[in-house]
Amino acid sequence: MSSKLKFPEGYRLTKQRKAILEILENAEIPITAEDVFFRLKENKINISLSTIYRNLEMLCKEGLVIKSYVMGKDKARFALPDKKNYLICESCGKIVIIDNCPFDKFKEELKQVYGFDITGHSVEVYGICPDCKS
Amino acid sequence: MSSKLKFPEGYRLTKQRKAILEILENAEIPITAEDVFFRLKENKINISLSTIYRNLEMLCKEGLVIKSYVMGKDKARFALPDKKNYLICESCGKIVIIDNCPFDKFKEELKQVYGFDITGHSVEVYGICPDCKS
DNA sequence: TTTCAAATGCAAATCATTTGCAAAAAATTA
DNA sequence: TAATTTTTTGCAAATGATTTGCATTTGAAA
Ligand SMILES: [Mn+2]
Ligand SMILES: [Mn+2]
Ligand SMILES: [Zn+2]
Ligand SMILES: [Zn+2]
Repeated sequence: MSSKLKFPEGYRLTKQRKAILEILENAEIPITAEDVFFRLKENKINISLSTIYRNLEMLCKEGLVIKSYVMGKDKARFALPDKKNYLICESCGKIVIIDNCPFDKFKEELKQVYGFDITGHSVEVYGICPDCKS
Repeated sequence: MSSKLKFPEGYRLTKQRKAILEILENAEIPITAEDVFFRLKENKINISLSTIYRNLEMLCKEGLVIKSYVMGKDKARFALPDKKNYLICESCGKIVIIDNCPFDKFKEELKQVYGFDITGHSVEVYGICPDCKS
């Protein structure tokens, strides 16, 4: 697990934080705080849910983690920034990450039209996955 | 308030539902259930919060309304589908709707690459608004 | 090591959202 | 229109994800 992440200044690198980040690095898609909790437990690492929530919040504030809500679900999800754009199947709920999100190409256009300096974006695309079509 | 909306079959067109839809039609950006509640109250229309939640859920299920979460806020937001793509200022929180979302152009590309039949999408773009830059 | 602010775990609190149920209102029928 | 049927509403209570208080532990600086 070679963590390519630069841990934010001013925070202590605790074993809990290392473990939470490792779970997020290994996750394929955005996951809930509870998902993190149980995946840690599978690895014999017991961290309290409140510690997980506190650290996920911190990591979001520092920009290492993105928080989002998946359509139809009521719990917040967390993921590394490269997993913030995804397709979701309206039939089975499957999530597929969009790599090289085409939306990046529109940063400049958006800046021109709306005057914002764009720093990021997240996209949720709804549809029907190949499995559910057949 | 000429409601261009076709009210879904199988539901009764109550005065509460008309009023809630009118608030959403007049809203500039996605708003919370509580926002709906207080805007109705300003118009001397008292509808219980639970009725608002129940109807917003129904309208979402029927596709007339889109539910989303704005970055950094903890309450669900609701809007008509033409307001589901927006820019948000990371500094002041201002939200600006994106008209003619450029993402539409990528439906076909996404279908080719991921095999999904695309039915919709929502985009949240983060940035700094013109006011906050100066 | 010693020191001490920061972080954790646990239990309790919060609060956005959901739900049960009796009363009210919409659609249907006569 | 009036009666009938079914849906919807309002209110209060419950739920459950997330947050918080506080005593204890721990990371890292000196
Ligand atoms: Mn909250
Ligand atoms: Mn819930
Ligand atoms: Zn599917
Ligand atoms: Zn701003």
